[in-house]
Amino acid sequence: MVLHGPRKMPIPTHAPVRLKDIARDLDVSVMTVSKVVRGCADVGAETRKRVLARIKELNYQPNWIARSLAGRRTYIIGLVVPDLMHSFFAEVAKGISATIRPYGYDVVICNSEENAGVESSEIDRLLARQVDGLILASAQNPSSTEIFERIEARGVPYLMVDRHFAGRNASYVGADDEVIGRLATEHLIARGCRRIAHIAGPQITPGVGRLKGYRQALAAAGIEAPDSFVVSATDDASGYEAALRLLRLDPRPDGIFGYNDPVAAGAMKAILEHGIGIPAGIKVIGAGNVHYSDLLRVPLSTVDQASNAIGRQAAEILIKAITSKRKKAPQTVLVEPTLIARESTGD
Amino acid sequence: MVLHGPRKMPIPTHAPVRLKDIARDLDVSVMTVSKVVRGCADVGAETRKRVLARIKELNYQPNWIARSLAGRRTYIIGLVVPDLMHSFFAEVAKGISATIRPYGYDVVICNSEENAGVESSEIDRLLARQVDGLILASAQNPSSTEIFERIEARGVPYLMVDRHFAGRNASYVGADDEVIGRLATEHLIARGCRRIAHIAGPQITPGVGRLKGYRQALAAAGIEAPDSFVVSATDDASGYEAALRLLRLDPRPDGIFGYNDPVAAGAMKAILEHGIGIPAGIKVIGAGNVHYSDLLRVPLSTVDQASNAIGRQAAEILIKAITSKRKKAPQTVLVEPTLIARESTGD
DNA sequence: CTGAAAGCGCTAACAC
DNA sequence: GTGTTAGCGCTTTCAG
Repeated sequence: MVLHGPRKMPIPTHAPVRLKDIARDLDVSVMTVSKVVRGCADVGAETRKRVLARIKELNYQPNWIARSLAGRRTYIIGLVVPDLMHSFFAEVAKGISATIRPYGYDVVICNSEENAGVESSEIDRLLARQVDGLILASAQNPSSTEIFERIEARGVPYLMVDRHFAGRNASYVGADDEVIGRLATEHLIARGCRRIAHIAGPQITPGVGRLKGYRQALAAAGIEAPDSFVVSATDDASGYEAALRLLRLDPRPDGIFGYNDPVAAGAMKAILEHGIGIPAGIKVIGAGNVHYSDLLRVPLSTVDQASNAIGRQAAEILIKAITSKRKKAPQTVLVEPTLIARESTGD
Repeated sequence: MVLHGPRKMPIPTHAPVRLKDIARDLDVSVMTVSKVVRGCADVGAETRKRVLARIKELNYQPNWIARSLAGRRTYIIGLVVPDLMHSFFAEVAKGISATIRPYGYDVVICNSEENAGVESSEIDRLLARQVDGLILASAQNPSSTEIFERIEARGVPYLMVDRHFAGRNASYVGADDEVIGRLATEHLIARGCRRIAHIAGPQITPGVGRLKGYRQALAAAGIEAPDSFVVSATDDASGYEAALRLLRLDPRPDGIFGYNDPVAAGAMKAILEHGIGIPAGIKVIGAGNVHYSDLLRVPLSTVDQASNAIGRQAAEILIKAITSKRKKAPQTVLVEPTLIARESTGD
């Protein structure tokens, strides 16, 4: 007498197989199948074998949406970056996703376009999707804490990368920007530069820290730099413009430290177009070690900021925060940068 | 008599607000609130106003997991690319996510590391997460159709970008690679090159198409090229090596068309290191117009492949496939490339 | 070791 | 206009 349908079901082609289907086929309860799927120990060896066989046969895939709803964990973490096109963030993203994958997590990446409003709404979406954690390279104004409060109200663990927000009750992973500024500037000094300019970045922690490091290194060496030696830019185009301004100065700088590689590359373009040699006339150094720095007109010296390591560490910390019951105190991890000397600061 | 709890609930700090909470507070049914949230018309103006007010007050955010389970739509589309670090894919990703966002969709990006096995398992994960659609720049072996069959068995709409798979029953959006090959080669010919080499890409459709275009252009111009003039590479490092091989040839090429910009940039590095001038000694052109091409040792001529447009169109087509009931025939969209002449092919 | 009961938070389909 | 009834596919809890 057939109570539960045939034992051998055909391989389905459209509607996904459910636990229920397997349970029915095998005359066991849904619970038992569920336990096998999740690898619980309390299932008889024989039963487990039969279930496993049928699972393979039907190519059963758990429905993560249902699992998430019932289990109140989505195994998704959200990442918000200002610009995926910037290789630094692409690399951080790669480091994060490679690290969390083995834990069963996936990452949803959002672009804020360097806009605080867009960022907030992205975060809200991510929260609505019930992400288990959040990693942010935030474009918020340092003084606005509203969105962070919203995250905290939801009790979702989050962590900042690249940009530090003072006072936020969240961990931070980033490069040691002061060290970057110091390494770069000291290198220029060691190469004989005495009139060292800096193309500073935006008023976010990396920009501020690198500028600070630049000043520290100059002070330590007893070198003075006029205010006009510090200009600012954010990308290759504005780096080009900024360099133009520096070139009009008298005396002209003999060394330029660019906030990041694109800025430095843009500056090099301007310098070369003015018929000034690099490194003969002006030496240039950047930061970030983007992968194409070696292919530029003049291979660009730079300070590597271990983007991938930043991603990996951030992911590691967040996973820990998610899986541990009691919340630990927020921590700050500064990844050590390393100098990479190339032709642009050669002799 | 208090049957339903206090009318004024405190603003909750941890457990997210649910439809149920709002319904209870306002003494209406969950359905009514749900309808208001989704903007259904059949709700009284007065009721709607009260609901809306309470929603704002409590900062209610719909739980998308629950919504997805009940509604059988996740509003998530999956994207699998071989390498996010490659700016082409980053740009495609950006185009896709910008396009689908207004429709309420988010994108989950996965990296296949150019590995078919990794790709398959990523796709399975995405399927398990019940994505509504899939966009693939696939690293599968052209002859293996297994993973595509699995997608089709699930009835999930999918679409290929960048790499075309013959015989697959899916739409395709990509650059017109033959035209890219032709434009680049014709440009070198127009600049006076007669011994034109090609650093070909891998055996996937873009590589194959560009090589074909290269051959077409040469044939059309009545120019012969020995077999040794076609070498292959995949990135800047191997492009450098490939160029080294070309430089040992006699007669030596006077023009080189690189499969993509990184390859061409690597080739330029090799050429310059050999003391040969660009464009005086050898002219070089790439493809892809990566954003730093203009900053290279010699600004690189290239063929732009409209990466962003590829992403946008792909997204557009997929959304249509998802939202339309009856499935339309798969279509092929070839985005027109455009030549960008810079110094590397100058006079 | 196995399973029944009770949801997770929401929406579809239909009554009132 | 509004509310009821039934789930979506899974997990949690706890009884057998």
